Amino acid sequence: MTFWLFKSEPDTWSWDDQVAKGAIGEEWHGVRNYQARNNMRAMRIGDRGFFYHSNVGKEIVGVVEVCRESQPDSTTDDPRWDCVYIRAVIGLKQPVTLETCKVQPGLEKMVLINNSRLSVQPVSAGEWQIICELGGIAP
DNA sequence: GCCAACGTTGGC
DNA sequence: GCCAACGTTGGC
Repeated sequence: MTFWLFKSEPDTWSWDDQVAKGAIGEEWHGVRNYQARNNMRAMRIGDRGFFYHSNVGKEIVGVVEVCRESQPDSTTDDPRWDCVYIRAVIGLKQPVTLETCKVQPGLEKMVLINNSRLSVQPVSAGEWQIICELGGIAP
């Protein structure tokens, strides 16, 4: 299993919106960046990811699961872009802020900190563990 | 609201 | 294939 992190501006699509979609999940459309797209193409059903609120909150708020592998993005005719579907699994008991990640030992190499503009990014198993602990949930 | 960092586009 | 111009992201 590989771990990921999905960024979303809560004003556009929030964790609550994601939770409201339930087990059906939602198409993670709108990504127009090759690196982010390639990350989605590497995802397999059952992979887990963090759900991060950018701009507003700047914190990891929940865990999602990939429930459909990458396929053409319904919001464009451009064949270059495709995306996965994700569904909410569980909310963090305690959101983990960007600020916390920056000072937390073991998270120095997080993509979130070093390449803040990448909207879909990989998370290492070690990082996953640490953030779940900070968030008060089982890994 | 500003601006730095970064990615993409398109002319040459 | 280079690079300047431009647009976007996202932290501050």
